[in-house]
Amino acid sequence: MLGNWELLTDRLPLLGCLPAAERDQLLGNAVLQTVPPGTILFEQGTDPNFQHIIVAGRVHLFGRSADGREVVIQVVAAPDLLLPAAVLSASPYLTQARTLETTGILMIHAEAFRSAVFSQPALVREVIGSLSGQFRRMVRQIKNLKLRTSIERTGCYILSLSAQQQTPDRAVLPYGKNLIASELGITPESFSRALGSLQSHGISVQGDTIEIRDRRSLVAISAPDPLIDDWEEGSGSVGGVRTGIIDEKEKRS
Amino acid sequence: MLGNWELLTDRLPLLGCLPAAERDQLLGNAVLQTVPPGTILFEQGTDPNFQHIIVAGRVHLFGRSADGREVVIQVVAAPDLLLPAAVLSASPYLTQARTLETTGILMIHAEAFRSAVFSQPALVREVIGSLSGQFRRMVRQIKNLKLRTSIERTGCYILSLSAQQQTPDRAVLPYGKNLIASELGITPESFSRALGSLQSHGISVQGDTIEIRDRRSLVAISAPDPLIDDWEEGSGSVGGVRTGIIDEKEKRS
DNA sequence: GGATCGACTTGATTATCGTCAAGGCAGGCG
DNA sequence: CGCCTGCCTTGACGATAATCAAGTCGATCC
Repeated sequence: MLGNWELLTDRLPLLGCLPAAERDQLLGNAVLQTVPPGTILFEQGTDPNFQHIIVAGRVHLFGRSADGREVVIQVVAAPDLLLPAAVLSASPYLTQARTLETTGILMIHAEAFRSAVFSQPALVREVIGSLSGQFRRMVRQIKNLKLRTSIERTGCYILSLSAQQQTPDRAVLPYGKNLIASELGITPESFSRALGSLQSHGISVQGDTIEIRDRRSLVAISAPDPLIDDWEEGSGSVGGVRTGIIDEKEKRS
Repeated sequence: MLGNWELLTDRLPLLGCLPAAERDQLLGNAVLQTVPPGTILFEQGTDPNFQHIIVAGRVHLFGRSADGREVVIQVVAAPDLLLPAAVLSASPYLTQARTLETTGILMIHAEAFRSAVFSQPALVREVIGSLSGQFRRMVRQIKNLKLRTSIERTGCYILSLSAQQQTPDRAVLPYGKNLIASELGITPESFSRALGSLQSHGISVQGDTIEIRDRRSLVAISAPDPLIDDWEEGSGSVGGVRTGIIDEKEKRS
């Protein structure tokens, strides 16, 4: 289903840069897994043993507070490294990582990955690219949280989806509304109400698909901003380094 | 006041790892500046021309929304790189950088810095360390914003200051309350009220110094968490790679 | 000293959002 | 089919934090 080993190693986006010898050595004691929905890849507070590479699908990062409340911190999509910052600094994970769909994960021993990074200039480029990209996504999210209301965040989220999916008049929610609410920093109830309010401002909601009937009105109330939202109005590019590889649309589960 | 050139290049924490030849070449067309309070180092949305290295003092990163509201995204303290993610990915800055105190900045041409990073393994280590550290601080801040109330954030901020300053029964606010409020994601009024509320829970406030009269009570209401707050209860270490170098306490301005 | 300015505080009010509770609706399963 | 269960929506209420508006305090500057 995810293709076999050779296919993957050939087109692996983050390791493809390496000379074959080094790559094969790294992959020598690596594990490629197809993990089912709901798998916990690691727990918050534990020390990294592996560098996980997301080869297909998506992984959700959850933060949990002392009283047990849990929120989405970020969603990482293939192809990308899973929290290289924790692995490279050999520091405990600040979040839990959990799959919500069938996902392809390549696991490399942390120590092997670290020494490979520090000795392979080609890998450095990839790792720094991934780290930079993830850092900037975090900055965007903080601006989103601190500068906007829940309705603006919801509106911009829809606009961002519609741009990503290349469907200017529609957006399909990629996973459950509970999770999206948490990603936006609000409760599911507030998200539902935000979608309700936006129906007076150019959208209509049917289940997990949202029709954009009046983009002008939606933009007016959402106030999108290229320095917060990670997409380009009008351009076809998805923005950033990230270009889909094995990323066929396969909805929830 | 900031020491002369030779002194600095010798003990420069982030470039000290380089062989002298490479270091001098990098510093050849670099500029060391002592910038006064209020200086804008770069504007949000512009492309990086330099990698700024904070040699002494602190720099505040501000995010601005379309309607002009401005919030603190992060505060970066010496010694550290200023937004290496933007420089290394050659992408526009997502924030403005502004000094609020006299600050020592070493500026290296972006292109020279990039090529040095990708060719000097010793530098890679420093850059990846800085990137990882900054990424993790962002994750902590998002957890802080999404999982805690404003009073909890305020209480944990005080505890964190007290640990950083090695004074278990006291904490001195490092800059104006407006800025701290913005850093915590609340308004100045709410911050003032939060400090007021906390006076029933173990602290007393006099101007910019806060006495911690009943740490147990403060901890009880703040619910500090090592996976959110960047400090270690009891240990003397400041946590992370960062250990003060030219970091004499010099209050506002 | 008196005026002025900025930073902070306080109070009253409103807006926003979370919480609690109930209900709808679709899918799965006996 | 009827009955679950999970997910979402809706409503009523309350808590939290923002906004608006004075008012205090201290420092600076004529």
